[in-house]
Amino acid sequence: MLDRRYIVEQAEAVKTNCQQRGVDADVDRLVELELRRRPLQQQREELNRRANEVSKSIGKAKDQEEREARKEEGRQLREQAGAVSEELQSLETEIDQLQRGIPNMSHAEAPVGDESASRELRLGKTPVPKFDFQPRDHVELAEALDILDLEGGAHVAGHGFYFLKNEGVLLDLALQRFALDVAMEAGFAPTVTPDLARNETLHGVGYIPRGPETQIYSIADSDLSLIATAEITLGGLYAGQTLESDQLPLRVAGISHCFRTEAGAGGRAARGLYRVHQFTKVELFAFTLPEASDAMHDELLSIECQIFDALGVPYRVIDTATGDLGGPAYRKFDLEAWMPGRGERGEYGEITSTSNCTDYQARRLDIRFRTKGEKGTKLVHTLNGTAVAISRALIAILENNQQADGSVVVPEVLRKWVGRDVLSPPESKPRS
RNA sequence: GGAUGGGUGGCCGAGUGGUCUAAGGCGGCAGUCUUGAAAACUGCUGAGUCCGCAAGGGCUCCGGGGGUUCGAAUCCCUCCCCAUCCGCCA
Repeated sequence: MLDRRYIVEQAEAVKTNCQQRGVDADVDRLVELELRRRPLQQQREELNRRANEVSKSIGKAKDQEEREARKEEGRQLREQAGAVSEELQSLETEIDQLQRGIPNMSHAEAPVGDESASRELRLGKTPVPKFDFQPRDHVELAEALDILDLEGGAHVAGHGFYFLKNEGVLLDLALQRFALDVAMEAGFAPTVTPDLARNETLHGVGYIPRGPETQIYSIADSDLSLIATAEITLGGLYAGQTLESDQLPLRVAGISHCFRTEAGAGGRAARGLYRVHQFTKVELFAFTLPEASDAMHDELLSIECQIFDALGVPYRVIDTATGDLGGPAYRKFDLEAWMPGRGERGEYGEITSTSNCTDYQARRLDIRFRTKGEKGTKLVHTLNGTAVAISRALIAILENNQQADGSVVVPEVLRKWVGRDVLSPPESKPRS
């Protein structure tokens, strides 16, 4: 969330920002409540101060009579302080709710407007393939290759679940391993994170575990939820901590399963692996000094580009428009891969996303840093980015690397783990 | 899952109702001594937040939340976490 003082002092800028992001937030109301809250807080502190004084004097009281009189005085002061506290508490609750609804400020260069204003920054190294045949979509390809079983997934868990089979599994593991190698090379510490987290942690990172719009599966009779991304566990891991400035930047790569209800995705629910309830993802996460987050954001983006250039996937880089930014993001770059089987004649589809959340997440998670020789602490900046989300990467690889006979060329960097250069439909496989 | 013992500042650790303004140690910073360093000695050394131009002062914080009391690190309830033992188990 944003700093409360900042909201009060820069109310106009905050309002403009909300407008540009298409967020309906009552900034005026928040400012009004906050300005009402402050004097009350001072009032309570003054009452506490006097009560503390009285309490201390009781220990030193001369006689029983004086003791009793001071006790009564203390009782009354505490009672008054209690009453002020209650008023304060109800204001606090409302302010907090309003504050949570206000998105992060936006980067000066982020394009302003709705989704259509998003700007294409550049293209990846791999050109969009030209086929002299009618390209198939990934569902058709994968089922013919016998590497994906959507029906099986639906059979045991419902629509949106799937089995990966045979080389599909090898591709999955190869993608994880390849992305992890690139991340480690760039200094990211590899982790496998829990796939569940406390609801408190979800809130800290900015996810809402329950409610009609939620993307989150929650576990009945517990305060746990299935995570939608390792961003949740990686951010939560450092919640409440104060890091040393010379530890920063801190780079962590987390492998996890990701679970999404896709509630409200309704009609947009795409075919095959595009919008699924569970997938595996290697996520990059970084904690930086405030002045270093823009550079780290570029670094995350360049790692994503490096990965998909190496995989031979054609993509474009999108500088996401303000209206399409998630609440915590200050700026967001997406990689959209060319998917020849998507839509009528192929379409771009999002495969990675990297956000600079500045201090917005850190404030709620209370992740700070201290600099040697300086007093006090400051909030770190947090950033996240997709190294590889397996299901969508599979779509891009299968559809771009397909050949006329329905076979698929395995990206060179994955071959050592997949164990073959080309995947062919079983019918045309030579019998062994 | 059951039993027991724990959770205190950057770290270790004392503290079982009132100078806790949290002992002591380690670490860190500054100084003295020294050609320099080390050692020794001396002093300083938490965070958040509010008021204030500042100097300074207040409030809150001893795992989280709630309670008892004029007063809680200390007593009570509850949750979380850690350790050990038992049970179960890949």
